[in-house]
Amino acid sequence: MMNTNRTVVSRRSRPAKEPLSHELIVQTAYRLLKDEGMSGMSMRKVAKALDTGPSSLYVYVKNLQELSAFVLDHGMGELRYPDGAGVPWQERLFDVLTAYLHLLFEHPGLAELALTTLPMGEHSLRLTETILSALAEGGIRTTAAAWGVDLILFYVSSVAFEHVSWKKQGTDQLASIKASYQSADPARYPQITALGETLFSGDTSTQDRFRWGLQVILQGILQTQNEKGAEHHERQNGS
Amino acid sequence: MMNTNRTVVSRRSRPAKEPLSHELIVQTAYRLLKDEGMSGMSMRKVAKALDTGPSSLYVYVKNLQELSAFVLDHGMGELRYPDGAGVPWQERLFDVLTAYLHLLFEHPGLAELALTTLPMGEHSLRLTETILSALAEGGIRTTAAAWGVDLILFYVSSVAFEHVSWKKQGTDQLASIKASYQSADPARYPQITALGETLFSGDTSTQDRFRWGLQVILQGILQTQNEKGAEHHERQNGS
DNA sequence: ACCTGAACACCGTTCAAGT
DNA sequence: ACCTGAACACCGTTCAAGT
Repeated sequence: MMNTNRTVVSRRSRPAKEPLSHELIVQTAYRLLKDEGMSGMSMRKVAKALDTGPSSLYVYVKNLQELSAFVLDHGMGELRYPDGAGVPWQERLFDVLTAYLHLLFEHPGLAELALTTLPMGEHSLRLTETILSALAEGGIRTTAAAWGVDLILFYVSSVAFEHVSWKKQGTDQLASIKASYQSADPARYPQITALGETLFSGDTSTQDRFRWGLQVILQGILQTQNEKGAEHHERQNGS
Repeated sequence: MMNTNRTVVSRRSRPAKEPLSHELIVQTAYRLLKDEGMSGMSMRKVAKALDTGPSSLYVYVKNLQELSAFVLDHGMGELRYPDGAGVPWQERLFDVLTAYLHLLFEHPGLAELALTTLPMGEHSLRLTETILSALAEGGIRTTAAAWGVDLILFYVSSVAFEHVSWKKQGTDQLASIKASYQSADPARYPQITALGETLFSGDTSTQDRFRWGLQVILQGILQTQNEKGAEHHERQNGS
């Protein structure tokens, strides 16, 4: 009895339950995402991991979509930026994006999020800024730069997502898609038939393919910006 | 009593319930997807629309993912291919992809599916074949063509998906993302600050932007294929 | 071979009630 | 201001039982 009334001591000891907070919720959700993938990050599971009910989360987070946006940004905070001092802009860009790709590879759930969610927070700002500054050094600015960042980030996400899909999707599903391509009527689908195995390089040489795609996008932007970009600009100014 | 035993007549009348079939299930799912979006296409809702229980569907379809793949292909069957006779390959390609983009715009659910699902069926074969043959006419073949189709299709899907997200996402969410970009510390994020409004052209001029991206990809492939492509090939052959 | 009912193990979100 | 319990309206998938 006496002891029961004297639990004041426990005030300074670690409380049985850490109080909730925006940060704690995002961290917990991210841990679940890393450990169990996209389906591990549900409002209910996050709540359970925090030893509370799902409704408690709604004080700190508007809904699952908003939480996802924060978790994605939190994950991007794990990106370690390679030292770009003295490195040419194209290579610098390639290095950062490769690091980002690897981060998404390591955490498949993050790759899924990246494709479908607009991140919210400082870490996505930093990545965008880094890409923009590399592009600017390459002479890519204004509209071309704005659209370029978008295209580039989407490209990285899509490569990561495709890679993850390949691993996750039941082997049967992939086998039957592959089969349908390989048994395509040569008369109706000559190009597909001619390509044969080449069409299924989704699994092989991800590295080469990733590099190729970035090369394509950068070369394309450099080539295009002084045509369409200028044309667009002229139209805007009416000059 | 007598009448009850003589229901043989109804054999030739339309049965109360159409029998299930793979086709019917896919059609029903597609209708739900068109009418109610991605969340309208659940196993349970498809079953209910067919006046049966969800377990009945599993005779014809392995799971939701497989059904999605078939529904996506079914939707691609609505694509009307523009007449490409006498049209230069780049323009032909642009026309087909624009038609595809519009199809995805009309049916937002389809856009969501397109980004996350590998389609299964003849209609996706046809689109791939069409793109490949245009690329081939432009001199783009083998690895560059295979990777190119992939890149192009992903690009179209991503533009459609982004467009859909913009409309669907709560205005609040978008407003706060926009705000975080606009209130970014100019010292730390000079490029972002400099771009200002330009970064948020996601809503404006989708047409220009789409055209720009395709131009970038095609120009990029044309530029890149005789560098990296050849290099890759040499490495493979060890010569 | 196909269909059904019922169950299992989950979801996101809301809301009245408590502190 | 924060937390809780309970409810609402859903999910995908499986499985024994029927025809």
